[in-house]
Amino acid sequence: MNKAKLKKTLNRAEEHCREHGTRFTEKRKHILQLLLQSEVPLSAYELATHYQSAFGETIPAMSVYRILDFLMAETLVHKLNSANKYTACEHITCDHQHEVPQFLICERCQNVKEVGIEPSIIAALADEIERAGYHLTQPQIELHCLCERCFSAS
Amino acid sequence: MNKAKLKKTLNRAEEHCREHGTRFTEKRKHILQLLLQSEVPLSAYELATHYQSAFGETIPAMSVYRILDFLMAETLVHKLNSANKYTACEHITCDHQHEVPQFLICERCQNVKEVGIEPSIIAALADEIERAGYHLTQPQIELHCLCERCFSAS
DNA sequence: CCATGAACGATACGCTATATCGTGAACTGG
DNA sequence: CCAGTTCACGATATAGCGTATCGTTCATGG
Repeated sequence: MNKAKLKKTLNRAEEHCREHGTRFTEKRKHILQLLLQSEVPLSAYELATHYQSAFGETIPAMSVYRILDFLMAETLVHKLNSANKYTACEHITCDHQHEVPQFLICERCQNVKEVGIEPSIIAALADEIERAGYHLTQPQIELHCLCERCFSAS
Repeated sequence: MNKAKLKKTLNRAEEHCREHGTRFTEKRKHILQLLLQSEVPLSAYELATHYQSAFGETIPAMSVYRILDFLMAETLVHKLNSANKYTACEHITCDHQHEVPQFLICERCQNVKEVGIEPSIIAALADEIERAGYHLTQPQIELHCLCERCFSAS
């Protein structure tokens, strides 16, 4: 992510927090920035290490977890359950309402793409689930794929 | 799972391994049995504990992991990535080819239902993924739901 | 300016998983 | 039937992920 886009996104995140009456502290900003700048999702401990490199001060893993919890509650960050890693929401600067988050995770390079799933497909899926006697609560889908580049290279 | 069904399933699993030229050892059989008898998915360490209770002998966690790897390779067991737990395949005694495994996980009671997803939905999903420039490799989907009972109770 | 609550630091601990080396049992070819 | 190889399993160490708890600091509003 280039510098201009980064700044714009961070500003949007700050605005988002102000609207929600929550604090977008320096540390929270830094963690979000690291995730925005990373090509791949990062674990909490990786973030702590990167934090040290990027900002010259150490941060306890505990704090990282707390900050991630905060950022997730604000839907600025998503957790990839299948990898135990975290990724910045790709729709921070979008105005539209958040759809069902669906993640395409490249098995080789770990690159992640967050896509909006076609509502009709979700509806069909929900229908199948209802017929199985279940009720969808957190419709986050994580799919393991190969990205175009890794697919071509193989 | 009742006793007759359990026995039938274990026999089918043994047959499956014989056909594949792999060994269905006593320990592997025991681990599979524990998963078949459990209402909820179990972690490797939980399996080690249950093993002790059920069969009166201890088993190292390492062995459990190796056995789980084996059972997964034989598609007798699936791993739920979002929970880091393991569950017996519900289609061991089915004759039909395995479809895309899709799991409905009850958030409250942890009960898991393995359903076969409608091929047309999968196709539509795959199509969306292709358009995003990705190529699906392991189309396992885990969805967090409430089962009928927990839904009614809330 | 002080009281309150939120954010953060520090420490400890538990669970999940892999790496590595060694041992013993089971299959296989002669 | 025996020797050699492969496979299953044991034992130990270690890394990574995450939560619990308690104490301290800091921002904010009355």
